Amino acid sequence: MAHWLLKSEPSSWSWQQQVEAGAKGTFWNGVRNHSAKLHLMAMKVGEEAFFYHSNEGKEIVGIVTIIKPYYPDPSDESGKFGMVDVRAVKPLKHPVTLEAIKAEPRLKDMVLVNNSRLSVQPVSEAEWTLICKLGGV
DNA sequence: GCCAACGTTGGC
DNA sequence: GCCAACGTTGGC
Repeated sequence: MAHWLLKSEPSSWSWQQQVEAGAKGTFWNGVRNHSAKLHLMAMKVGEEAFFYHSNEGKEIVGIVTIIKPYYPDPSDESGKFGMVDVRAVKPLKHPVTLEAIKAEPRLKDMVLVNNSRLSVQPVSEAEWTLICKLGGV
């Protein structure tokens, strides 16, 4: 099963808000980048993703799961982009910071490190397992 | 607040 | 179809 990383600025959408959305979950919209779109399209219901806070915190704070596969984003006038629905699964006991990821040689190939601007990223099995471990999950 | 990196736009 | 100019993102 594939794993992912979703980035959000806490000022626009935070982990706290994701948790408050509860079991119903929320849509993950606003993606306007083709690479990110391709990743969104590849997501399947039940797959899990890290929730990363950019700018403020710069750390992985929780895990979400996909509850609805890719569908068109009504807020996108061009009709080119879509979104998925996600729901909070659990927080990381210890948020894993960008600093910690950079300091870990086994995570040096993470997309987060090499292409930090991409808002939806794939995470390898090894990376997923290691970050869960670092996060105390 | 700055600026590098990246993606997109638009003139040719 | 190329590429310069511009806008946005996000780490610092």
